[in-house]
Amino acid sequence: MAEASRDAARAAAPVMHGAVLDALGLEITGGQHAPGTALTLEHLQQRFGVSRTVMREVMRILESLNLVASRRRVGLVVQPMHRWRVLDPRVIRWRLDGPGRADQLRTLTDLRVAVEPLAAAGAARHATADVRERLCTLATRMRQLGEAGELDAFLAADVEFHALLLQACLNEMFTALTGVIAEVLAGRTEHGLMPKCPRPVALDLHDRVADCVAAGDAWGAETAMRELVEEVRDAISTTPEAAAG
Amino acid sequence: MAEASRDAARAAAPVMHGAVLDALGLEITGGQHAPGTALTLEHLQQRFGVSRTVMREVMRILESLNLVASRRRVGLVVQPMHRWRVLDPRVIRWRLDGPGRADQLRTLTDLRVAVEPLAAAGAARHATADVRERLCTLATRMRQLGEAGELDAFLAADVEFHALLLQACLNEMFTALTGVIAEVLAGRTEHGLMPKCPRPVALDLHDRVADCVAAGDAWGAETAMRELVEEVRDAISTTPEAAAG
DNA sequence: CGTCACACAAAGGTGTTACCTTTGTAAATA
DNA sequence: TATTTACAAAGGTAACACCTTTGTGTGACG
Repeated sequence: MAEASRDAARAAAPVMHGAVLDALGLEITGGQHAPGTALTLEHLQQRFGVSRTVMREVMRILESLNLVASRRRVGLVVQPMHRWRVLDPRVIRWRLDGPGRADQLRTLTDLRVAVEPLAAAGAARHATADVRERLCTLATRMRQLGEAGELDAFLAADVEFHALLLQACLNEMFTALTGVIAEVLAGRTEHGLMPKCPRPVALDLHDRVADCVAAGDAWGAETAMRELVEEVRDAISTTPEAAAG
Repeated sequence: MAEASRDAARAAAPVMHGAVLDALGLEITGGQHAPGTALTLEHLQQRFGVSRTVMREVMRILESLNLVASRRRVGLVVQPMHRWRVLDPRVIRWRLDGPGRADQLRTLTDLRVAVEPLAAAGAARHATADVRERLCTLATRMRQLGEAGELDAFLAADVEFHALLLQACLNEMFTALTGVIAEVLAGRTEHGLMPKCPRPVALDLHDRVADCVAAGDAWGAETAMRELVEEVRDAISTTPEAAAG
């Protein structure tokens, strides 16, 4: 039964359950199943053309993300949004890929406003010489690329810049947000929430952050980063598309 | 074989895999298996006296937390710490229960410093009348309990206070940290990282936060909360036990 | 004799199936 | 309305066949 979809799944992912997991995760976070809805393993395993074992493993992961709760005699009950592990990278990716991406980008940007200034301060205190130098390099590179309008390369440099700070601050909780923030940066370019050409203010602020970190000026780095990221937040919240979401 | 441990596991948890998961999670986050070590399903299922299916489901969850990576012909390879999903509540709980709790408390407190001020600001903007009132009530209650030296009740009020702020700010990313922060608060009392009697400064600051939120003064709430949580951080980092960890 | 390449075999995760147990839920009954 | 009963669906076990990976052994070539 369902040979076609089985083969498709196998081809798509070396591990079959990965494909099923993504599909279901997208559906649930996308709101295609109202909270309280009960799915059954039986039904799902037929739908995806996989065995019970595979379906159960997928279910366990979904359960561990609090997207569903497994109840005997009932099935997998879709949980309300407020129970989801919204900080998990997979949940974030699914939500960024589904409807409500604008919303997701806003809440994540608020998280950035909270975290990145302190990460910058931490980096100013703890970063190695290599990192300090690299940050300055990246900042000037971003200016060049930004002014040249090379958005892709700009994005790459931007991601590296912020990732570097999150790793250099020596707090693993902050570092754990690296991937998330990378996706936010990528996501907002993709969805046209960025001006065609980065604002000069943003470029200046990246420079300031890099300089302060290089100089070991924690407070300066924190302040500059706060301005930077608040600028981003304001830019997003005044963009029509975001406002509409 | 291993009848005893099987029955123990069954008795402990209605779902058997929960017990196994906790045990293994504690071991790995506790550093009992060096990164790169390969465990095998075969071995583990014998050790815990569970079937292969159950062991595989546990493994999938561990894998989804990036505590292990499953490789054919090799087994479950324990991942280095920097790959772990350190923001996941379970990982946090395991690490708080294992060695390195002091470390964990410090990194989490830094996270609090980042997040809670903005949560307070958000609450000042968005909280309902009920919440504003409740916060004031809690603040005065904390003063009474703190001065009376009733640490348990104080802790409960403290947890509710901070949880309320994280929920009222209407950013689900912040709200998702509620449980984590509750455990941090509980953890630091348990591990003697708190003075016998809460400092008056802290009590004053809770009051100030509540008042500012009640008044809709976002900036005031943010500042007060920042002072509060920085005070906590400094208190922890100067405590001998924490410094030793 | 030493080294490199290729072939083969074993180990262990991946996926499937069948079957039994346990337990909520809901329907039927008193 | 309260209680029993039946059943559906998850929880758990067992036994397979299969596919990848990897280590090792053998042979060819230098």
